[in-house]
Amino acid sequence: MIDALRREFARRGWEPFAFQKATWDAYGRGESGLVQAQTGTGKTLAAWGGMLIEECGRREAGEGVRGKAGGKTGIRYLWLTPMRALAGDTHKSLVEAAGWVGLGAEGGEAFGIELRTGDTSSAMKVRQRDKPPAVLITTPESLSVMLSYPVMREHLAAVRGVVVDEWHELLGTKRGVQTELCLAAVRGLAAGGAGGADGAAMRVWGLSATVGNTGQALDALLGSGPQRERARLVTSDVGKEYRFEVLIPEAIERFPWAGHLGIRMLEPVLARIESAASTLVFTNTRSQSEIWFQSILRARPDLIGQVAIHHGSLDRDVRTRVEEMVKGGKLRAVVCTSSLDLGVDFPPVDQVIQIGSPKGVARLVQRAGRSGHQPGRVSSIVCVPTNALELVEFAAARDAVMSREIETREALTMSLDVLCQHILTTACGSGPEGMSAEALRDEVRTTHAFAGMSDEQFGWAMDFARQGGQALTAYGRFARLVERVDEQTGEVRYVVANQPLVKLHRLGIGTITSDPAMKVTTRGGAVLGTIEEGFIAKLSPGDVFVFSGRRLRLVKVHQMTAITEPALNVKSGMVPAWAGTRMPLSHELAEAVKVKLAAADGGDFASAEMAAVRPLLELQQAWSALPKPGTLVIERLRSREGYHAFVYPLAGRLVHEGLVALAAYRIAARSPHTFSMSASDYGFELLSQTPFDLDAGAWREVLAAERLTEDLLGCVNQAELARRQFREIARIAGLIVPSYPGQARSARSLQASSELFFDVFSEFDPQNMLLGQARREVMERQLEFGRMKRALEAIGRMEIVIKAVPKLTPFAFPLWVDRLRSQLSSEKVEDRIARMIGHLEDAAGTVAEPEFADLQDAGELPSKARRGRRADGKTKAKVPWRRPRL
DNA sequence: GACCTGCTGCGGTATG
Repeated sequence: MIDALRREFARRGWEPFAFQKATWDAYGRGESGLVQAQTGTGKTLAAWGGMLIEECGRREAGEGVRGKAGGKTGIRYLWLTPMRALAGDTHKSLVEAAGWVGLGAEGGEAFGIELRTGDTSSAMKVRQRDKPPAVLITTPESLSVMLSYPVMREHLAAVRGVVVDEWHELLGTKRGVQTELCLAAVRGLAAGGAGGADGAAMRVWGLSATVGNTGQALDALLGSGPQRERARLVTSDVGKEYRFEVLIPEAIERFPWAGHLGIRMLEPVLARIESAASTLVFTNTRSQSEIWFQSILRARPDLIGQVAIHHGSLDRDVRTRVEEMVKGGKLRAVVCTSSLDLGVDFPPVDQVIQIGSPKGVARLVQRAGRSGHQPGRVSSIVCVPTNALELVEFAAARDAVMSREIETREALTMSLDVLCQHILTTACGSGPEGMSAEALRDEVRTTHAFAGMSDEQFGWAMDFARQGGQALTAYGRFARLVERVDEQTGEVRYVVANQPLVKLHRLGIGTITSDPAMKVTTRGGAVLGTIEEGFIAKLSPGDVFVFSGRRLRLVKVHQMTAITEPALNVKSGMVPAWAGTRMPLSHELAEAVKVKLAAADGGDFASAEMAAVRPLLELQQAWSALPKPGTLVIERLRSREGYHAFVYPLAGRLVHEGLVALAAYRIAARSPHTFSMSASDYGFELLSQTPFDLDAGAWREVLAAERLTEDLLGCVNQAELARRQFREIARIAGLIVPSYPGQARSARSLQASSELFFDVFSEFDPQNMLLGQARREVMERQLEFGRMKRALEAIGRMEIVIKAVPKLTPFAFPLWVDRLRSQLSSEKVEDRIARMIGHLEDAAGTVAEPEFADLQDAGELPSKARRGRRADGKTKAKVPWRRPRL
């Protein structure tokens, strides 16, 4: 290690950790790799330390600081981060560290460390074009935009080191795929540029939190080739200690069996907030954060001004202000969503509170890490259950953290929409010289995402980029690439048809798509944030709703903007609902829950949480049985509503949504039934007006893994799902004209055009590979097909236990509530509650269990009873398969 | 006896 750095470390009393030194050494040897470490253990230092050491070495060897590697000026180091805010923070610490080792300035020429994100001014971008910095901190999207400029490609040829921060955040997303493609491009440029000429091949280092599949993380980061073979995995040796505390509800007997809001726990949470100087309160949803924020201030008006709210729909200025206040230690508490999972380099907050299930082990660790965000400090988190079963989830999550059962992040492959975008980006960046399709194909194939790409697939993507594929050939707008034959070599190269297309393409670079939302402003025009169009559409002027921690009255809607004024002296307001995906319980956490339940089944209630839920679990045991590994519990219940079956595979909500449709379909194929359905993270419910009696053998057939694909296609409206999924694909692949920044575009128009493309392709170009991709994405993302298949295979090996139960069991109750909620969602809340209680009394009181069992054994129900069930007019319409998005 | 939810992230241009 160079002296200046060593001195600086000594002055601060730091001794570099072994993993940091290992990274520096590997970096010095020209190797690539992945640094895996928990947040707050110094992994960024591991990455930039290597860079700085190398730069100091170069300087000692007499090379200038800026440029001149191999005689060429250019960007020598690239630092990618998934967030603009992180880019800013990284920039600050890098500049500071460069100062430590005397790289601040040299001969009047500063060692350039610069930022480039969407926030970067055009003046700065122009300067970077004319005079590239030595180190550039940027995002994957900005890197992609850079690759669309011929000049910037020249600068990138000097790159010798790339750091990809928070790689786990990108892995498993299309942003990750885009990063892979960009890295392959930079690698290609560097091989022919100064970095290569310099003798040192381009190194790539990923920085990541713990992931369950490091091998794949490395594959995706480095692609194929020599750098992968010599790749290093450096795991932090810094012991990070976690403390998980669970707030146990006082009156557990009265603690709800279902629900996710948790306001009941307000008082103990308030006590915690008051006991610490600064607290982050994580909630799972934006509206939950609004509700909690309101409730906290209502209960403690003295905290007004000291508590803030932060989530993704709030205006960026508002969020930035909140972040600054947290950094300045001016707030007691911030109620937030994942928006503060990472991204802001806080001084460690005193305390982190998690309201409700984190749904995954990694997320819990991530959030805990926001406290004690320094090597050697304990990170602790206070977990607040919102329903009784979450006590089990928290206990299970803690076990999983201790045994390091962390979720895997599967890298995506063959995302053709991203490839189509990348092809055009590359063409833009190739300028008048044009792009060679063969060279690009070979380069793309070095990525993990497209390693298995066939010539046919690439050819199709090229054709699509060139002229919009078969169906759109006639439209000039999609004639985007022009062939240019080199007269001497006869080689075909591709050039972008015209300059406006280049500009338009740059506008659309990126893989993040979001539902267009309506801006919410005050009368004065101050922007508060955005709310989904559908919510505002339900309101009329004068209506009051809660947003951004305020009560607002809708004045009017004008040009995609909801203009509001403060609503004073109003007690209640609707909390906006945003469209979003429901995060399913992760596989890892679900498995840990099963283990906990098995232990409980054996009488082990060792932890405080398990002791607290004991009465509930014992009730479940007494009335039915506890689901656990190796056992599939199915409950039969007859109520006034009809005939219920509750099944508990514990495979996460998405899988259960698929399974319930599948089970209904297969049962109905045996004999006609109409089912109502519901699904949760624990299991699913089928409800029919007519009895459906299945023994263990029959259930085995209904839940067989064989013919899964065929039957699933039979019961799920895949075409419609794919049609919706296509929106994202159409956007990324460049079919939809992007709107200029700041210009809102209504959800309807966006959807209309993507659906139009979908229909046109379906009819005139059925071989269009983007259609196939939409179907595949539906299977993988919305149905979690792989997990569903594994769940069914596991069920095939399980013992099936069928219990006829007298009333809704603790595990059944949440499912029942969920179904009612979805069916009655248009009714007023009060009516709903009244009805539910009515139902509950029925379910619990009037139906005798033996009768049900007897009747089922007899295979038929007396006609009188059947008529009786129907006479109350509660015939349930079949609930169509739905995914509440859009 | 019990019920009011639904994440995050990015991106364009520019002369004198």
